[in-house]
Amino acid sequence: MGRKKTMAEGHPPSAASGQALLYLTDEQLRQGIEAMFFAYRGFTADPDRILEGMSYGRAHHRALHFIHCAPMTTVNNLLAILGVTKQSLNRVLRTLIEDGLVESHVGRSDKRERHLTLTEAGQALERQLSDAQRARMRDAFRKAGPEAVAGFKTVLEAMMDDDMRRAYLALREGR
Amino acid sequence: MGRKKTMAEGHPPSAASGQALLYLTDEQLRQGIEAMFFAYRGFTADPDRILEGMSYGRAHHRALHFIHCAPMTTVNNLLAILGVTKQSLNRVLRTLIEDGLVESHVGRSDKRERHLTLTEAGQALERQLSDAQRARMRDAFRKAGPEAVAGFKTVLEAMMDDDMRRAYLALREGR
DNA sequence: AAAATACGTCAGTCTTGTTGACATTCCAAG
DNA sequence: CTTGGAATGTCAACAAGACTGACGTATTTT
Repeated sequence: MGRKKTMAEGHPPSAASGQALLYLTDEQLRQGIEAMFFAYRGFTADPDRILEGMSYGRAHHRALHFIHCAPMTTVNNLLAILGVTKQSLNRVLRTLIEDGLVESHVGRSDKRERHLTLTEAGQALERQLSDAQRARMRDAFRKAGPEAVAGFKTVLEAMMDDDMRRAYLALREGR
Repeated sequence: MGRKKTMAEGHPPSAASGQALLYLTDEQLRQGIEAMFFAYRGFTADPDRILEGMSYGRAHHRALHFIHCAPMTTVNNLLAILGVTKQSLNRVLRTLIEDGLVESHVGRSDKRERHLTLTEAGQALERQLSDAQRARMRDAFRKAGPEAVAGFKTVLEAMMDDDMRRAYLALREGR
């Protein structure tokens, strides 16, 4: 029922005269939703394969990734980026520290803070995971071409919650 | 170390003379990875909020979504699309059936198969979840514009595993 | 001195995924 | 007709990864 144009939207405010916003039909939006679902599976598939068998999982990958990108970041900082509870992060971090992949340094100005870095071994695993994930991303980007990549990033950025967009843009500035 | 152009790639086979494939640098690829991570969080946030408090979760949402898109689909079919074990799907499906959101119909030609449909109540919940998710997707699409949306879909499709791409394209044909 | 912050930890729960084993029902081939 | 295999369902056990709540400790801020 009513598969046509439920749209619930205002009219195209600008000069969208002719065929007008075909990409905003419910059908197009559903395609986008399914594309996200299937693509995210591919996105995580390679690192997941590498990690299975080790006693690590996706949560460890995420921690390694962001510690790599922002060395000497604090636990609180990581908490905000990952969007999990400190208990959940702590479990992951504890094993990574025990296994010698991550080091925790007491803050010099504020001694309550712990600053996190990757050890050599941590960098090695991060690189292995990152290589696999970047390889897939690179193939996808190459197949799609530069304009598609620009559009891809534009849409994803628009899809984020405000907090996450801030975190995302902050990371880009920090490099 | 080597943050510049590890590239490991062949040369641009075509006429990429001047600045050549800037969008394939490791830095650009990392941005893409982080964009996927943060965007996926936004993508699932609204349905998750709706479902919290009910005794349902993301797995129930996914089942409802695909049963809605392909009514009378079989359990095996759904299994392949969702990529989980039958035990895992069965737990979800059982509660949905018990609660009267999904109906299971014995196949007419092959009576081993169960064909799944949404009840009125199931359609209502699916619509509620779908509306929220489409609203976010619509906003993102509208902000980004049609060309960006096309690029978005192109990249996501290229990022899928082959199996998932087939499933994705098959769903589009079925409507 | 008191309050707030940053961190860690213990304990318990929930969702969602996994294996393995087993029963049932049914189709189709021998 | 019998039997093998496919599709389904179910029981049990388990693990990862998220959650809440409570508590403790060191440190900084007010």
